[in-house]
Amino acid sequence: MPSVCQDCRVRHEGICAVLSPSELRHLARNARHTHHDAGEGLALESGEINGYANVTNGAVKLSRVLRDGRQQLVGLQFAPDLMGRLFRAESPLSAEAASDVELCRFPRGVLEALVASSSNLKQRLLDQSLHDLDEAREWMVTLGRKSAAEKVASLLLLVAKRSGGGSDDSITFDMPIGRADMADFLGLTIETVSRQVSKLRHSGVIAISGHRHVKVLSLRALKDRAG
Amino acid sequence: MPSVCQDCRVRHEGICAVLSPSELRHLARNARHTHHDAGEGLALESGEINGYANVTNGAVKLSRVLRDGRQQLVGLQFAPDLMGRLFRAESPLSAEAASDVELCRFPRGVLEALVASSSNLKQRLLDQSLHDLDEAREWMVTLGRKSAAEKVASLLLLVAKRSGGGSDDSITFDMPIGRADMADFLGLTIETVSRQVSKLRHSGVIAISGHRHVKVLSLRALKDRAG
DNA sequence: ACGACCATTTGATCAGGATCAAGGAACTTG
DNA sequence: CAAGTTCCTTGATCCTGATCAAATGGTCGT
Repeated sequence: MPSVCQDCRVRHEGICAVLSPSELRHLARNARHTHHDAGEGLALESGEINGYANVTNGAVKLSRVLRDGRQQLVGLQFAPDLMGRLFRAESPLSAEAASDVELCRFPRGVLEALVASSSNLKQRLLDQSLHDLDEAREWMVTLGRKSAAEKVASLLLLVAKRSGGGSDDSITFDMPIGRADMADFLGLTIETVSRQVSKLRHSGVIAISGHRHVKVLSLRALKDRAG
Repeated sequence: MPSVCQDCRVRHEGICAVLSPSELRHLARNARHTHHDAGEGLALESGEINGYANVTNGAVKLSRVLRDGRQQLVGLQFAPDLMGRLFRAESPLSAEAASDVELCRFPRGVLEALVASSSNLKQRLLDQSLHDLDEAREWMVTLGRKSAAEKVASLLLLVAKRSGGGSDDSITFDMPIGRADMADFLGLTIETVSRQVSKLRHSGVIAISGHRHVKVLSLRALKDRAG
């Protein structure tokens, strides 16, 4: 196994899981691990870098900004997701580290060559993009038809699912994004998000410490409020 | 070439375009052309039918409904799109004929076997799902961050692009969906959609006859208003 | 052509969330 | 440890789009 992959957290997940030893070696030879502080722009799509990357740690936010500055987050990527729009050099999306992030980057051509030769990899990417499509459509319902209260509950639920840890009706996790990004994800303002979070706190559905650390006290109640 | 495909409008587009003659024959042997009136439910996802279909004519709307009846359209499919969620028997989406629709249906297993054996087909499906994902994310911006006026202009533009016909700064097309579906697509009410359409008409950006037939008088003005 | 029905348009009022404006709590920096 | 900065919370008011209500127009069947 390539030495860079030796202690990689996502070695057996994501796209690396479906590569043969020789394919993995080839990819590893061209890969480079990088660290990025929270808030840093990740110029994968446009500009010089022009490649792909596995998220190996942390969370990345994908967003689209309108000419006048209005912003909408269109996705959150966690390990072991692959970042970058396949087969397209330019994408209107911008990516930014939501928390501190570790990436495993590789050049465009290397991955695309692997995709062309590996049916497993192609299948894996098809699965991910179908899954992302399901999530995006689910989110369209949230954006288009839910009230502010339901939107906030839906987002907490979304992150809770990803973060995993917790018992049956109670989960604890850290929000990878602040109130401003939550607002941009939900199509709301900061103030409205804050008010709705407070409402959930006051009604005992969640408990919060340090703005980011969330404990869901009743998962059932939260689901009810998510619409 | 299989006789059913002989005069098929989408023979050289969509997934059929990438199949070898023998693969196409195999698919055609198991395919069945069906007609559906506007408004008819297309139970591809749930229930008995349980298969896939190529849209060969007309437009299909994909929607998601919340328990309390609120509805959000999450996509419009035109020829030669493939309908049906790959590799998943159940999907929370429902499909309905927006206009009169012609489908070319085939059983789940037949297509999935072809996908497993044809790298070209897998590539084609990957391309479509990446494209659908781009569209869904684009729409998230519209739903989350645009005003009612911008939403309606965006939808007209979306359909105009698909429908193609027209000169440089002026396009004519038929809306495949009525005001109610437009509202469900945009996360608005019928009344708001109607008011915004009227506003566009009164300011000379579009002309309308028979509610459905739209002539864009100034594409530039429409784009400006789409945000 | 006539009337019934349906979709759309238009009008009046209401409310949810945006905007404007202060405060408060937690993390930097000296 | 204090001061500054940043992020979050809370309050007051406003406005966009929802809701309620009615009118108009187009289509279809007879």
